Amino acid sequence: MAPATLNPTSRLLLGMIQLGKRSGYEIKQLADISARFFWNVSYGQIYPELKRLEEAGLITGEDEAQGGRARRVYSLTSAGEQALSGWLRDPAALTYEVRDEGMLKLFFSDSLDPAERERLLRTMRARHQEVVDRLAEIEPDAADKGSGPYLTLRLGLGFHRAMVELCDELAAEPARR
Amino acid sequence: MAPATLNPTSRLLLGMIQLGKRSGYEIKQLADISARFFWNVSYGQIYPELKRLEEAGLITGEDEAQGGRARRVYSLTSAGEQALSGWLRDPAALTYEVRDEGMLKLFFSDSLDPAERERLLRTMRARHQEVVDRLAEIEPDAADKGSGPYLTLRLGLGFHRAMVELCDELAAEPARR
DNA sequence: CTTTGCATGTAAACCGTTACATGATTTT
DNA sequence: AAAATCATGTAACGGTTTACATGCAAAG
Repeated sequence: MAPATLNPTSRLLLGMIQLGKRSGYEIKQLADISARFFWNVSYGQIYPELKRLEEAGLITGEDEAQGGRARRVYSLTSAGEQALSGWLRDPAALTYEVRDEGMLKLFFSDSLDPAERERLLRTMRARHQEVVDRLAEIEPDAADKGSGPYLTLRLGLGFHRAMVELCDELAAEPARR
Repeated sequence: MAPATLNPTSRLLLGMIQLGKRSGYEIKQLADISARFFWNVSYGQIYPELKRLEEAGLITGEDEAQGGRARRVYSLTSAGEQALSGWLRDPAALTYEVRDEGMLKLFFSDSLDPAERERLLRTMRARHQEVVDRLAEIEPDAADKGSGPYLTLRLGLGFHRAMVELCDELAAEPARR
């Protein structure tokens, strides 16, 4: 059986499951607090993809209902471990996609007056500051969760702090010709 | 006629056309050199979307064939100008999406050995350095193209330089427990 | 004369969000 | 008793990439 190509979401799923048995719900929670700033997922992808991964033999699910509340937790099969490991070690180019509407507006901002442009820069600044605040909040716990999560947190914090500074810098400069 | 909601791609298209009459091909070139690091587009979106925008009355196209080579350039109608201006001034939350496979791998890198993790950090560093090099190359011309493009270039340069530094910093740190 | 660049377009496949639907348990 | 949280799922829609298809013009 040829190893099914992992789509982007399934890589996140396999990784999250490797971090410990997980339900779709838990994966979503964990992704939202610690990975959302570089990778987003929605339930609409998670549940169908978990099914597909199980059918493909990369994960196995166990029903673990608590009382009348349904709950299904997954763990990696050895094929799943292999698939994850193969992806992690794959030297192929890393995809990198950004869609930043603030930057797009700034790019076209020559038709705005200076005050409107400054407002835009302040909005962008605020958004990055929010991420900084959220990440700074979870930083104390992050060290326990393994160095991978900790490294990404450090990068995220550094990046968004740099953006905050840059926005301040540009907003402070006098209007350019 | 209710103003048709602009989808993400059409906003880029309208903005690019405002910068001067443009063909689909030119828009793609300009986007690739100056906006790709915060917004990507493909021909598969550009040509169909230009048609839709023309049908919606936001742009008008003129055939401007050169010899036997087809070419169609577009300009904004007043409805198009209004739509663009409305979006630029719209205070609604700015969408911001990132999908960074390097960060995702780093997040799950606890199952890699230190050398493999370092290699990953170096790969990420190289990718950001490439963007810095490309942007630094076009910086001299950028000032002429309006302050919008110049501001985004400054932000991009600052951001990717910060990421290069951060990758160096983290790679230099001794392996964490 | 062959490769690179200019120029436009379509179709299929894939990916992803959003809105909807349902119901149990825990907290206030 | 109500609200928040746990928990799973589907359907419709929309957006995007990729691969394909075509042909002219300029440069090497």
